Amino acid sequence: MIDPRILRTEPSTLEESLRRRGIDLDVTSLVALDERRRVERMRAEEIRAEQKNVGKSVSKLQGDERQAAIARAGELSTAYKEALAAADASDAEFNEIWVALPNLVDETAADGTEEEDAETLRVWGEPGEGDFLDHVELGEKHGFLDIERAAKVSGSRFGFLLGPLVRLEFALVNYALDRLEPHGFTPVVPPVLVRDHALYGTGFFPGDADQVYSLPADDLYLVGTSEVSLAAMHADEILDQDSLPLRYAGFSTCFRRESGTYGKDTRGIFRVHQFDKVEMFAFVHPDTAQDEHDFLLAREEELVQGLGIPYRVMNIAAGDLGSSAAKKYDIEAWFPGQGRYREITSTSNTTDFQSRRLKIRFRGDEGNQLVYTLNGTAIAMGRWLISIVENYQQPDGSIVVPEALRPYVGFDTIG
RNA sequence: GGAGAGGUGGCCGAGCGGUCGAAGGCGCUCGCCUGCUAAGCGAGUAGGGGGUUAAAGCUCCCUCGAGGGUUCAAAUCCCUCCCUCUCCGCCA
Repeated sequence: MIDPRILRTEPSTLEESLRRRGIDLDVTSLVALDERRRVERMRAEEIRAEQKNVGKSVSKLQGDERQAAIARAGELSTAYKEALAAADASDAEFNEIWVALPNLVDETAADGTEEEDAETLRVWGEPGEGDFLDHVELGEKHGFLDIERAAKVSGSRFGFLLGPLVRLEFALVNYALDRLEPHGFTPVVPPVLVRDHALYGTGFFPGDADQVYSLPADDLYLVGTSEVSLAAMHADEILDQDSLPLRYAGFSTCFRRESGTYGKDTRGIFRVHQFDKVEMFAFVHPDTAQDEHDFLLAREEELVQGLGIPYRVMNIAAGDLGSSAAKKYDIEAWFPGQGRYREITSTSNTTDFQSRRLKIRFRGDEGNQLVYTLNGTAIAMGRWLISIVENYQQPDGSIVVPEALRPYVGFDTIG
């Protein structure tokens, strides 16, 4: 959620941000609505103040005077209820619009509204030459991936990972944690079932509610990323400034409905309903948020480079940002089976968008301030496994294990 | 699943219809004192929102788990829900 005060101080900034996201919204009428709700709130509070004053005098008065005061307070009580209802209605009207607004876009986010509008910041490594099998073919050859049986059990967009692929997954998790913990990331296994406030707080509700699995019998939701649980972990807290930056590396299974993606990335486990992920999450002082964003990106590049996988870094276009992000960098790895670069990590600076809703503050020099939150993928399973087996396949069809992972998996080649 | 206890400010903990946004303690901040990594003394110290202000400040409203209700008036009474803890049962 954006600070509503921007409507009074610099509505043009909001207008510009919405324009860059390609959202058509009448800011002028929002300013008027904000004005109206404050006037109505003020009116209600004035009546309430008088009611309280009269009410307080009751206990000191006797006889007729007392009766008159009670009667007067009764009138004011009624008037207050009406005024309050009016103010609440205006607030509700305003909030419905306001909570749906995406975060203010950082001025350095790339222009445009499409995925293709992302700006390429740098390219690392060289895609290999020659004919490549894709991960599904490799999976069949080596027996480490079973999509068909997964469909029998669970439908489309699921997979059974088997044998060496499972070893690779756990190796990747340990590889990531070993490289993040020295940087102050506390490993966390968070809840993956959360209440709706965690999803509102992180900006997935109301906008992306159709992407989230829900368990209506228990009013719980399955997270699409541990970002949700990690962000909400410190909700309603006032942190010590000395504790910042507060960094976590959350490992969790992620669940995504992938609604509206019919026919897109249907092959293999590139886009599935369930995968495991190590996610970085940071609570920081506002002044260090930009640096932290670069820091998270550096951690991601370190992890990808450590595996020797070719990639490029993208500055995502304003109109392609998620609702909570002010700026986002994606790392796209080279996928030989697809012959192109595809997203394998994503790191966002969500500024105070999540902390405002979740009420996460710190005791600062100028009183309590909202922290800034940032998130970034460390390792995301399906895609990282694919990029490894595809990039490391040999002419004879075998797969070499990246050197950095060998201490963890216990073998050097698959097949 | 059954039985009970409880949710108050950064923490602990009183209050159980008006004088309570809330005693007391701890912690923290500032000042004083003290010749020593301590003690003592004084002051301050919840959050959110509105109005006014250059700012400081002043002022009003809301918040004692959440949401409703009763009442002129609720932390205090009633209802619903959530959460925590203890015991029993079941169980990875």
